[in-house]
Amino acid sequence: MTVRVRIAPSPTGNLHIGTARTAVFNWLYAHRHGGQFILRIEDTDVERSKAEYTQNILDGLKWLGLNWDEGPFAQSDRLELYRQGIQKLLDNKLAYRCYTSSVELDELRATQEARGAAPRYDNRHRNLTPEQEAEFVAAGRQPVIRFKIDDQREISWIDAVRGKVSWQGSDLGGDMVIARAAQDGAGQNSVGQPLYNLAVVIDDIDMKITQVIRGEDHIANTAKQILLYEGLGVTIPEFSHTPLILSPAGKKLSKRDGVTSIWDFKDMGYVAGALTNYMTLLGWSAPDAQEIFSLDEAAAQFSFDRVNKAGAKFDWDKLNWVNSQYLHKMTPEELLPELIPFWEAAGYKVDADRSWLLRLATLIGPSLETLKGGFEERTGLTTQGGVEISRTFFTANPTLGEEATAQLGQDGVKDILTSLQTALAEMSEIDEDGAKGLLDRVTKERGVKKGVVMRSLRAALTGEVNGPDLIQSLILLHQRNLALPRLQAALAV
RNA sequence: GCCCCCAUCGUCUAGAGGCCUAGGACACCUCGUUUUCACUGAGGCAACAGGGAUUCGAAUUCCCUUGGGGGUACCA
Repeated sequence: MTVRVRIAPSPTGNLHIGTARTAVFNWLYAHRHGGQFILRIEDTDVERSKAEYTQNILDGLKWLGLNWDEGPFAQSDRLELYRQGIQKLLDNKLAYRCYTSSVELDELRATQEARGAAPRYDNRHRNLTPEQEAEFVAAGRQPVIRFKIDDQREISWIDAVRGKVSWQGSDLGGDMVIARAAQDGAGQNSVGQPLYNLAVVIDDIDMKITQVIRGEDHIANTAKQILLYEGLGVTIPEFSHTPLILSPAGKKLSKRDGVTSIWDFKDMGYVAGALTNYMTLLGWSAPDAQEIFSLDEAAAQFSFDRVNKAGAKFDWDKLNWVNSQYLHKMTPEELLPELIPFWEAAGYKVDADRSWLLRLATLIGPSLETLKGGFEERTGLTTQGGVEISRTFFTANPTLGEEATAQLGQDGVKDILTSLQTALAEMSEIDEDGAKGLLDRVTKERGVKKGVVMRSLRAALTGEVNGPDLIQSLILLHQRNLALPRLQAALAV
């Protein structure tokens, strides 16, 4: 039987890191087994679902390289299918109409809570007589459809990551609602919007899903869904409940944690490959302990028996390291197009010719942790990034840092800079040998240590005492006619 | 509250009874390299939650305790 898996996000927000990670595991499993990866949009909650989020999720999955084989299917296009399923359950007396009002339900829960008992529906309308039903209808009540759950029933399944998981029917909260109340004025036999558990099961059956791979937060739903599979008389798929990604504080990652949308990560300068790589590492490990791998490489070795059971805390340090590995591995030609949007977003005028830009990418590439860098308020971390490191190459006049000012103020430094300026003024172009020669000449001429010359030059050119290779920096700056003005400006201090 | 799940260095993890004086990675520290920072190389620090039981032998099996997470909707 061919493997068929699915990712089923609900479009109630931008693509979330948790959803993306579930998508990664599904993708890996599908590709490991030469199966199909299906995308289904679960938009049965019309209140919260928005088309823009659907688009956002599609774009995000594409950006991450998590291409799907079928879909996207929208549950809102499949309502008739769910209606048929509900009808079948009704016909087989496995489901019934429940007229309990929300006020009555609230009261019920309040009493249960007061008793210290678990809130649950008491199945009060499970066996209504036709007369009782007629009374509720006459009173204008719109029923929900509830699926019968046998309290005595023990539900268990073999989970691909957890082994045997069992659930008692009585812990499922009573007969479950599978369809909302129909709109007022709808016919007596109409049913309202289907609810999550019903729609999922109907779809997974219809789409011939062979393994359901989803987050651990769905375990309780699985018990309910197994009952629905049985009620519908079909084969139950295999389930794999993956550990959750926890916030650094150890809680389920929520919107409150600031950075949860995949786009937040993109904006901060993380690349897609690093993100999927890191998400894979959060819960799975390769047999050979390899940590940097492409999706394809991971897929070749992926299996659920190497997926951890415990939740994994999200760690920015490790993500930064993984991202840096990807950035360092990229050629300047690959890196440049990634860098340009960030430079432009930072307001840099990216009008230099391509060879100059490539040279800059070559220079800063090995230092990069992210494409952006600097202090991120959302994470509280500072990273070495492309915007930060290359700032001095794009801004007209660097502001002198404290240490740079101190360096420039030292005895003899002005003389050194004057010599450098004079010599450089006669060189319209400068290459590596030329730059080295220049520094050697000035060092000899001034009778100082080379380090002093270099530190002074760096301070004058960049306003900093630290930074990427000085020779290369000088060459790049001089090509853009920025070196001489900066020496001039430094002399004027 | 109730139900379910989980538990190895600060973090992600390897480990499926003897190969474990517990391995790797990130972070951190030291040294080398570098004018500097970063990269990179070498080294270091650092954990089997606690208690019972089984066994010749337990990080690995079982039980209890503790701790953590998830769930408990006419959300998904």
